[in-house]
Formats: sequence, structure tokens, C-alpha cells
Amino acid sequence: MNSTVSLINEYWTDIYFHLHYLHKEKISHQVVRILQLVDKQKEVGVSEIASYIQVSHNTASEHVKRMIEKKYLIKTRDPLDERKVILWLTDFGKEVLHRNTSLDEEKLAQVLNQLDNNEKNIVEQALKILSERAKQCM
Amino acid sequence: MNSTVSLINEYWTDIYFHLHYLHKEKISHQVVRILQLVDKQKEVGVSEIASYIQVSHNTASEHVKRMIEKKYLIKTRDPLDERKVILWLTDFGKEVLHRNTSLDEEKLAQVLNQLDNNEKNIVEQALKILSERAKQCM
DNA sequence: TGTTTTATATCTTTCATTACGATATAATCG
DNA sequence: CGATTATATCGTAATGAAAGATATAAAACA
Repeated sequence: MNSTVSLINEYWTDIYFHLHYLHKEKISHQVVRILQLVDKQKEVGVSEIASYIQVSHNTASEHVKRMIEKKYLIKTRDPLDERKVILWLTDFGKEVLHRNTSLDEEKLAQVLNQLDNNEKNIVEQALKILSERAKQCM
Repeated sequence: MNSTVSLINEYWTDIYFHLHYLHKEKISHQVVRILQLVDKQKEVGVSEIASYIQVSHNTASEHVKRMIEKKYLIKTRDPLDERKVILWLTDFGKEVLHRNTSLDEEKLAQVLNQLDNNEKNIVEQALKILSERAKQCM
């Protein structure tokens, strides 16, 4: 079982290595993680970021400031509690996040084109299963 | 077809978001990419790094210096051409790379445990297919 | 209503990182 | 031997990341 896990991780990292985008932007790991959090979770504010990337509130607030300056994020306030910030990805932010975490769509399409229908189904099914179960149990 | 690609990317990023390690180290994106390159490709030296992350040779050399100081890498020379550097991951470097690019093995094991044998097979097959084809055609 | 708490924001300071151009060194090629 | 290639180092500059201290403004509480 442990060996299955390692094997899957090796496949996982190989896939990413060969199919990721050749990203140009100079971007820090922290900033990518903040983009991921805002993308995948609802109603993310400054304190959610602080606890997620384990920094103080003021540092998180500065990250947000810089990311808004760079047009990655926009900021609104929670209408039910005007103290609370709610962050949103801009289209540009989504693009940057995509280029830094997704698989290159052209490369992926090229790989998928080489698969027969059965293999293509297996791939789609497998990732669907993993993503659904991961969401459920984490 | 394009929608299959987007769908797979959404599954892909969801899986990573929910199953990655809660990494603590402050590490830059560039450094992670260098670790990936040294891990996945043979005989990586300073100039390979420079062209991979698109910086000048001197900058690449400085990256290598810092990464050796941090004990991520060790440096040897190509016996056939003593000008050329060949880089290797240390155990610590492998560990850092793992924590920053792989899925958390405990979380992954937990998810896999919820699958029946058929589903487990599909997952293993699918990632194997993708990684093999990605290696072949890139 | 007045006080406290909560959620952010800003200011200052410090340190590390990233990058480049210029220059240096050392091995190999012709 | 001179040219080329691969890497290293130096000086310098810009930026980023982080924390502590302090400030503000909204909400909760007594």
C-alpha cells in the first residue's frame, strides 16, 4: 500500500514535470498558495490567508496589498460584517494561477490524443474519483 | 476535447489543493523548479538551469551556490569534461522537493483506502498512462 | 451608550533573495 | 597557443518577506 502511494506520487510528479507550463513570471511560492486558496475556497479574507500560510496578520495583509497592486486580486467587504475582507481572483489572477499550477492545455491535449477511448475514459474517471474523494475527506 | 482538458485540469488542481503537504519552508518557486529539474533530468549543470528557468548564467550559478549552502544539492564535475558541473539532490533536497511537489502520503493513503479495488486500479493505471505518454512525447 | 473585541491596515525596520553586468578562471578545442 | 565554453565571483540594485508596534473601524457585549 505504501508502495502504491509512492508510485502514484512518482507518476504525479512526472506528469507535472513534463506537462506544466513554461511559466515566465517571477512569482513566489507563497503568492501561488494564496491564489490557490482564494480559488478553491469560499470567502477567503486576510486572516484565512494568515493561518493558511502561517504568517502574522500584518504580513498576510501586506501580501494582499501587493497582490492587489499586481492585479491578481480584488477586495470586497462582507456585507454582513464590514470588518471582514473577501478576496476574489481577477481574470489575470486566474491566468497566473493557471499557468503556475495547471497542466499545459496544449501538451495535455497532445497526450490525450494519443490515447484510445478506453484509456481516455480511465484517465478522466481516475482524476474525477481522486478529486471527489479528496474534497470529501479533507 | 477542449472541455475534457479543462475538466482534467480542474480535477488536477483540486487534487493537489486538498492533498498537498502543509509545507513550512520558505522556498521560492525558482528553487522548487531547479529541484524538479535536477530530480527528473540527467546530468543537469548550471547552463541547463539557466535555460530552464530563463535567467543568465551568473544568476543560475548563484542559485546553485545558495542551494548548495542550504544542503539541497551537491556538485560534482563531469569526468569527461571538467568544466561541466553535474548536480545531485541530497537526501534533504529530495525531502524538500517531495514536500513541495508531491501529494501528502498520509492523505493520499487515506483517500486510496476509501476506494474499492477496481477504483484503485483505475487510478493507478490512469496516472501510469499519463506519465508514460507525457515522458514519451515531450 | 460606552467598552472590548475582532478584522484589517499601515509604518518602520531588518534580512534574504533575485537578478544582471562585468570580470575572472580554468578546461577544452582547433 | 589562441579561442571558446562552462562556471564562478564581485559589485550593485530592486524587491520581497517577515515581524512588532500602532492605528482604525466595525461589531459584540455589558
